[in-house]
Amino acid sequence: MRQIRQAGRIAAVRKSSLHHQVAQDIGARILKGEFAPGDLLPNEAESCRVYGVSRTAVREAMKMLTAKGLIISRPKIGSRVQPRDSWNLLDRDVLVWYCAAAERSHFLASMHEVRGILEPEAAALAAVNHTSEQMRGIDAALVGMRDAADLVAWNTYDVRFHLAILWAAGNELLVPFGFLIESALGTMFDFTGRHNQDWRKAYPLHEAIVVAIRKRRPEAARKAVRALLGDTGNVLAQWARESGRGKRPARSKARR
Amino acid sequence: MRQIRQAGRIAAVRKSSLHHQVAQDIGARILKGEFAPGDLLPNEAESCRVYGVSRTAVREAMKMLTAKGLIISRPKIGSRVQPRDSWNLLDRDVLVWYCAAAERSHFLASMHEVRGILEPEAAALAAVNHTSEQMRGIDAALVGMRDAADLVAWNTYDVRFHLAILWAAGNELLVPFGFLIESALGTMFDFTGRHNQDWRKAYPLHEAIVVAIRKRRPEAARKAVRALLGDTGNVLAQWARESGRGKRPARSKARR
DNA sequence: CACTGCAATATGTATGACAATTCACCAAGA
DNA sequence: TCTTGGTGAATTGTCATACATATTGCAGTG
Repeated sequence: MRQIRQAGRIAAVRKSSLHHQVAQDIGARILKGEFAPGDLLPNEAESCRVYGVSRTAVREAMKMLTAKGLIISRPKIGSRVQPRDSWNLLDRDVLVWYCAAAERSHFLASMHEVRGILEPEAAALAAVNHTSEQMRGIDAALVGMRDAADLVAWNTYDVRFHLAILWAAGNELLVPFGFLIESALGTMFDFTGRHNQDWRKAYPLHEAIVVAIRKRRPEAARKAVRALLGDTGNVLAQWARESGRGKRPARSKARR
Repeated sequence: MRQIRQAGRIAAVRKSSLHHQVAQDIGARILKGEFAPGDLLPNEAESCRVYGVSRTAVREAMKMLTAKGLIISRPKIGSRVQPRDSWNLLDRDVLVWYCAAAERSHFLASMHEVRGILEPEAAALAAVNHTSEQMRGIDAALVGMRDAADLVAWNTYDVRFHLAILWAAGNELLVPFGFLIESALGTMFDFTGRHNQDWRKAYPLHEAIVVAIRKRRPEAARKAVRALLGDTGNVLAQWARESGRGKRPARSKARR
């Protein structure tokens, strides 16, 4: 695939189309603070030069960023970075850029806070509203976790598990939070790295959630999710402490 | 401003650029179900013809829709509508289209459910985390509500009030929900229409929230918001009943 | 000093051409 | 007949260029 010619800018983004690559790069740089809110981006001609692409590609990239609330373009002015409040932090791409840019522990803390708000209630709703098909989805994910051979497989089904619960809650507006969960668990995964001896400990906690949902007991489901998230929170706090002291959380000892 | 030439398609969208208008129209039609998930949109040449614009404009519109997760384009295939799960329902535009397309009462019910999950916790967080500047913002909004002369002004500050609390919660990931609130209250406003004799009744409920936050009492703040949302919920239920019986909620009598 | 108009500049739009991708059909061989 | 391989066509992806439009700021004029 023909990558962007000019040397420096885009590093290893080898996926998809040019405008997508340009959008990725500029978006990431905005989230990284390289372009601050209120700043003017280089004009389109300049960007064409820098990225070595046509104006069409640059403009389509701009339109994507505009749709995500990151910038606003006006004739004669240029493209200006919007204030942070109008960024769609829940957009899949924006979230990824944010998570790559922000400090890891801070990002995970915010994420965990939101999960602590949403997921217990989502589980409670799921306990009330779930259909049999949705219940099957949850079960399948749980089975996947039970049979997971390694951490990678476990994480895959873990994500699927939480998504299935959101889905079963029966409120479409909750579904977009799947992005959050996906990103959170993905980052967690990067974070934990290779201390893979104890990732199974969380299984009973997940199982308890499923039982509560199946029996249609919202309050029990809420509590079960809180228990799970409390456990995760402990892990995060542990990491935060360790990475605060030492360089990196080289080998964190135990999950709790 | 030169509007789109061809007669039918775009009705009264007289704002901004061509690609924006095209995106608006196609986006709205997708949300309306006119193009179902999995369907192929008309190809770009066709759209150029239909909307009477150049391919540039159409393509930039497509890129905006792609960024919102509504469609995906591939060579030789065309642009296909993505499954509902990957729609960014929390995107400002998508939410507006959704709200215009879905049945009003259903939409408001979902919205209210999500608010019921988020806002009490946001208020509790705000009670703990708020800075003095953020507190001033909340106060200002409350004052605006108190002094509002008409329903329009009241609603403006009402939105600002809830946004200020989200902001004060100190979690960036909560801010995008401002879009939700904005849209919710906007639709509510359309919904209530003109029975404007009693919109002041909710003022004390708002005031209670502010007091709790200022005193840094998270539990009290949580309860206060629940009280307010409970009130709103009653209004919604009332409307649902009335519009269920009669044609439209022509003149709903009282807020509670 | 204030107002009007013009020029400069950036994005917005149009057009036409070619590249890249992949589906669908058709033909050749087992 | 079924499979396999190639070839063509349809559609988006990208490029280049030109012109339109909007906004700013300056300059000229009353």
